Amino acid sequence: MKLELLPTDMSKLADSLPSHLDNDMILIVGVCDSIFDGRIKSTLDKGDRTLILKKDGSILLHNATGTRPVQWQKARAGKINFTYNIENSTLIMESYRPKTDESFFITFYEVWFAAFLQIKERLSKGSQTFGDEKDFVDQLVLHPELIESNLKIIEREKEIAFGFIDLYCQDSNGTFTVIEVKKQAATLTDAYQLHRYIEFFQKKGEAVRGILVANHIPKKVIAYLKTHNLEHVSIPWQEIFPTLKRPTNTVRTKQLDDFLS
Amino acid sequence: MKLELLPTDMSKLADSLPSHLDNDMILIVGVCDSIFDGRIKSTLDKGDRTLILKKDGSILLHNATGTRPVQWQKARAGKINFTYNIENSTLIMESYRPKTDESFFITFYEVWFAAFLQIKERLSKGSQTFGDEKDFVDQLVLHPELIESNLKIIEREKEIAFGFIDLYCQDSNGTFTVIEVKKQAATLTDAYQLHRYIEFFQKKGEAVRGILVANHIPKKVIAYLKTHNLEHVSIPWQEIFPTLKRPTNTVRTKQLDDFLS
DNA sequence: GTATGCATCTCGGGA
DNA sequence: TCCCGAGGTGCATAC
Repeated sequence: MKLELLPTDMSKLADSLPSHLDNDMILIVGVCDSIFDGRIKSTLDKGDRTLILKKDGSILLHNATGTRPVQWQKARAGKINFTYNIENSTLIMESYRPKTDESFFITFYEVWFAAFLQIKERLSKGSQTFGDEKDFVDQLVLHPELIESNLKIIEREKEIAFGFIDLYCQDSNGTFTVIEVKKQAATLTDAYQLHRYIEFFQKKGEAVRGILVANHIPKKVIAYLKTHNLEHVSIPWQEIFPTLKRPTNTVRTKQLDDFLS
Repeated sequence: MKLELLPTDMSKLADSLPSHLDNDMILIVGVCDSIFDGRIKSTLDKGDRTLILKKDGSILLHNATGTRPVQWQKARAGKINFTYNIENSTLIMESYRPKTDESFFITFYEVWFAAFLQIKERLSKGSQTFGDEKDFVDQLVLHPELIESNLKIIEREKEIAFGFIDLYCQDSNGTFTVIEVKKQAATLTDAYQLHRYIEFFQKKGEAVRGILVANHIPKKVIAYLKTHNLEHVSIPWQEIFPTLKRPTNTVRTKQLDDFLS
């Protein structure tokens, strides 16, 4: 990695931008206002913010709070028209994407810090995750008794006319059973989805059971399921993927293997 | 705004952390790996990244690309246990949230830049948006002929047993019509939702039409609607909220009033 | 606090 | 490229 501090003097900063714009990452901290005009029109009054221009064309403007940028422009295939100008001692930047007709104007009135970061791509590759919905369903396939006893799983991701059934099963009586799995809390939408699947079989004259499996199922969802003769089973993912005991001090003793073993 | 550069020497940086942690925003750029253990388990190999610790407790770890942080921890009500340690010339930080039992370990092997930002909250307030779904429906209420001629809107956000109907109308024949509006492209889920509303009236023995209004409606969604005797109208939001003509140079001439007038 | 639904959702996978 | 669905969705808002 290489880091180069850029001048906070507006004109000098503008002069140094061209050599850095298409390369890596630019960080600017200062006072700005901004306008985004595209999928939505959004304006921000003058305020203290952090601007990140990434090498893929992502532009993030962050407030002092919040996980999401307060305004942003995504990296997209195609041309990026990035222009800038100094006017009345302000740095005016515009990023325009012809393909989506989205423009992002940012005007800096003060710059407190600016830096250019040359980042080695090779070092940003390895990552692993464990515990998403696919892993959740994996566990249910291994242990269908978590849903109910003597459940036999026939097919996973069974395609029907509209959509895919998470788990297509047969219960202890031999009745075919459609199971929709959500790792998160269930919503009415999830119940609708299950209903649609059941309907598909009903139209063919086949009687099937429908079970919604989720971490948590709110009352209204349960009410909907009941009025449509659908069932539900709550299986908290926390029981299937418990968090590891943390070490008593801050020393990080847990490594990748601990998580994936 | 006040900006203070912090030492990149690991031990000195660690020494200066306590006085800054609970105040404002900390920026650290360097080489790190990390582990998140909570709703999902996620690991990142050593790489060049940018870490932002915000004053509300949000922690963002950004890669060189992408709009979203590669790993993060949201601001949440309740206690944040933030601890750190120097070990073998690495800076190890842990943020643990007892309420959600989520831990975020970050280990910095090199620090290229670190800064502490004292941000004035008062300056980050004013913002306005225009052109979201609510504004979209507003326009449809003003101009129902965009959907079809002689459509009379009876009620907006009409509550039924499960959910709210965007627009409850009566067509030129006096037939009651349920309209579900999406500013974005429609999905099968939206069609399910409309179908549910229609079903509600059918069960009461009332014949109603159902129309899905959206920016764009993919073929599969249209197919679903057709097989269930539902209708659709495509109304691109771009026609209702056109982007402004941009100035020919980079000078920002457009101000708030231009957007909201 | 929980529940509900929109979002400039973002992101990845598949056809 | 478009389509589709999951997400550690984030976030505001209503209850």
